This record gives sequence, C-alpha cells and structure tokens, in this order.
Amino acid sequence: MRPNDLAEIRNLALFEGMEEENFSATIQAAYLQNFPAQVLLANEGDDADFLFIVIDGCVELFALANGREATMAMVGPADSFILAAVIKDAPYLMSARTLEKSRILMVPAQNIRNAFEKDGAFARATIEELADCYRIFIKEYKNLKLRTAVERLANRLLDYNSEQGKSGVIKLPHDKKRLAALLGMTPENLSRAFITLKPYGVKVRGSEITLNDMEGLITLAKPNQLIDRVDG
Amino acid sequence: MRPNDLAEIRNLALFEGMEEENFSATIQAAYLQNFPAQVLLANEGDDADFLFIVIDGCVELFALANGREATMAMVGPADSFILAAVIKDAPYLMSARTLEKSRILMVPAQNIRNAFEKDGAFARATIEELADCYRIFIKEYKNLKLRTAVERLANRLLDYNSEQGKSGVIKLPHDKKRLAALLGMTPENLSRAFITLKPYGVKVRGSEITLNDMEGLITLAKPNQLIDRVDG
DNA sequence: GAATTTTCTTGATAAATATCAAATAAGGCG
DNA sequence: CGCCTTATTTGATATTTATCAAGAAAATTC
Repeated sequence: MRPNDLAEIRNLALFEGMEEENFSATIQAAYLQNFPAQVLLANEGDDADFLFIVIDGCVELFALANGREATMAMVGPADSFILAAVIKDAPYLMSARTLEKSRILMVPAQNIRNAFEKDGAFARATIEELADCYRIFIKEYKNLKLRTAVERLANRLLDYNSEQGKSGVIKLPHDKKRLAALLGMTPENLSRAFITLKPYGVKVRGSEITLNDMEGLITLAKPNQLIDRVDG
Repeated sequence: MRPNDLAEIRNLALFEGMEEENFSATIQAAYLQNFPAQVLLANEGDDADFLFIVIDGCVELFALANGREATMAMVGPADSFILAAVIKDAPYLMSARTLEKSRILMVPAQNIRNAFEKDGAFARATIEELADCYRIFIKEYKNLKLRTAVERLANRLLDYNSEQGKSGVIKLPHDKKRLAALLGMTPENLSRAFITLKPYGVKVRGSEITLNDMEGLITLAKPNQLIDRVDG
C-alpha cells in the first residue's frame, strides 16, 4: 500500500479517531485492490468476510429474488458497505458489483469486530456510520412507499442538481437502465417518466438533463428533507 | 419506577452489559410511562429528544408525505425505536403512535449519547442494536422492491405462522387496515390478495387465518432467509 | 467509418394496484 | 338486544406500472 493511500484511508470517518496501534493492526490485515468494471465483490447470502470501503470508483448494491433484480444503492468514494453484516457476523443481504474501474479497501470482518471491542473511538465511529447508513435506507424505503415513479424521478433529478452545483444542467451519474433500477422502475417506465416531466421543464439529451422550470418541478416533486438527501 | 420494572429494563439487550453506575444514571433520567391507545409518541421531523423502548404493548412507526401515509414497522416489547435519530441528534424520520395500551420507556437522547461515550459495553450493545434494526429495514426494502403484493402477504402469513407455533392457525396481530399498510397495499387490495391465496389453502375467518396447504403456499411465497424474519 | 452491439425509446397491450361507491359484517355502547 | 360506528368486502372503474416487440439512437469494435 502506498503512503498516499494510507493517509487517505486514515482520513475516512470510520478510522479517524482510532488509536494508531489499532489502525495499523487493522490496515495491515486489509487489502487495497483495483478492480475492473463488472466485478462481483460480494454475493448476497455469503458470510460477511470483509468490510468494503470504496476509495475510488462506483459500486452497485443489488439483490435478487423470484427472478427479479433490485438495485438497492449506489456507493461511491469514502462510503463503506455491508457494515451491518460484518458486525452481526451474518450473511450479506445484498450483492455488490463494481460499475466502473474501482479501488476498494477490503478489511477482514474479524479485524473490524476486534477493533471496536478494543477501541472506544472506533466503536463510536462505527455507531455513527451505522446510524448514517441506516437513515439513508429508511429514507429510500419511504421514497418507494410514499411516492409514485414520476415523483421519485423528479426528486432524484433535484438531488443530482443540488449535488452538481445547482446549475440546472445535470449529467446523469449512471446509465438509464441503472437509474431506473435504482428508482424502482423499468427502463421503459423511466423513459415515459421523463416524457411526463417535459411540461415541467425537464429536457433530456442523452445523459444530460436540463431543468428549465425549477418552480414547476419542485411543485410536482415536493422534495422533503425527511426523504431526500439534499433538499431541492 | 417499581423494582420489577427496573429488573426488566436491566435485562434489555441494550443495557445488559452496561456498568451499574452508568445504568442507574441513565435510568434515573428516564421515564416509564403508561399510554393509552392511539397516542402520538413521536412526530416525524421533530428533534430526537428521546429514545423509546417498548416494555409492553404495540407501537406503529409510520410516515406521511404527499397526502399518503406509510406504515414503516410495528414495534413490540423489548424493541427500541428511532435509535438512529437519537445517535445522530437529528430529526425523527418516522412518527410513532401506540396501537394499544402500552408501557414505554423514554430515555432522554442526551443520556444515551453520554452513555455510549463513557461505557464501552453500552457502545457495543448500541452497535449490535443498530445493526439489527438496520438489517430488518433492508429486508423490508427488498420485500417491497422484489415481491408483488400477493407474495408479500403470503410470506407474512408464513412468518406469523412460524412466530405463533407453526400450528397452521394464525391470529392476525393487527387489524387488516394496518396489515395492509404494513405490507404496502390498500385494504381493498389485501382483501383481494386473500382471495388470490384461497387456492393455496388460505382460509380467512375474521382475524383468524388457517393455512391448509403449506406446500402450495410455500411454493407461491418462496420464502427467503435474506428477506424474511423467519424462514417458513 | 461501416458494422455490430448495446442502450434507449416508442407503441401496443397486459397485469398489478388504486380509487370510488356501496353493501355487508363486526364490534362497541347505551 | 338493537343502534351505531367502524372495519371489511365486493363491484366497477381508473391509474399506474410492467411486458413484449420493434425501431431508433448511441456507443463500441474492427
């Protein structure tokens, strides 16, 4: 592992307050790996052998059942995933695949569990991290249960706009098939949802979306701090 | 607070390993309250002033948006709720109401946060509790995203059957309006879902359900350890 | 840059789910 | 018990979403 990488990892919220001794012991056992796109990192149902942390790139968390596939979340730099399974020493509830070339830190589950037994600061950081991830999923669950497909899309566009500097011009961060899966709809439906949003100033040109009527879009979307990541 | 109650609370997973000193400090500040049915205990959007723990009774967690209401979870004895908001010192993402006469322990949020700063055992118990609740919600999210309404009902019936001694005769723990909301459908749709399950040996007599064809029902439901609480 | 593959869109249709209205059943109360 | 309220079911219909089948557009490969 390069010293650069080490510093970057040390700065992750999860490891920040950890005692030096515990940090080096934990990291010594970890692997920083480069993966190409479309690699399966974890398989739903398998025992939680590793905690994963995305250093660079993008990972899709998904689940399968009854011949259907659901995208559960997209994970980017500085995000960990499947922490709860690692803590419970239980099977992963989600699978994970890289969507692009990605650098991933893999920490053996046992080391994580040892570390928060020994290190109070790490235990507290773990609590924070868990609470954060937990709240994100509660919001996603509310999103799915309380909103129609068009509303979910509208709010997601507002989120992307906020993340990308509120310029009114968005670059979709994933292809539309994946965006559809993330929003809990089919690709065909996503196309139609975009058409439904046309009267609200939403212009689609490939993966570039322009928002020309923020007022109108917000009226339709009704963004909500208790559901959305960022408020439009 | 009666000594009986105190012993009961001491045995809750969350407080079990806590140092005596921290436990009494935490509990001294807490309230054990009796509430009638239909009392709003927490309101979505409010600051997290209390961690709630159900000692007796039943509490519904729900959320509102766009004129719709979604039931998020049902909480029973020994379950805590809205722990993540308390930890993050952030607004509740869900509201909570008693469904029946209930005894609820209310611990001021600040005491919880103090306690896991000071007490390693409590921090670890908090991690476990959070991870458990988190995984339950991931499962619910998968349930909603991967299954049809009829499948969700079929699996819920199998869960209830497992919980209630696998006798093949179930007493629904909530009225059908609430069951429908919990399963993410309308009451009308729940009625029709029961009719759909009739050929699979599901007999409805009020809130008593009889399962006469477990084989068939399981074939339809395809219960899944990675979604359901208990495997049929 | 032409061919090929993949992604995205569109149209037609089907299935799932919700809504509205009314009837029925069940439970609580005087 | 009989009345009244609430919960549940049923029917008719509308809406939402999915599916299937082509096309059109983009991206990739050679």
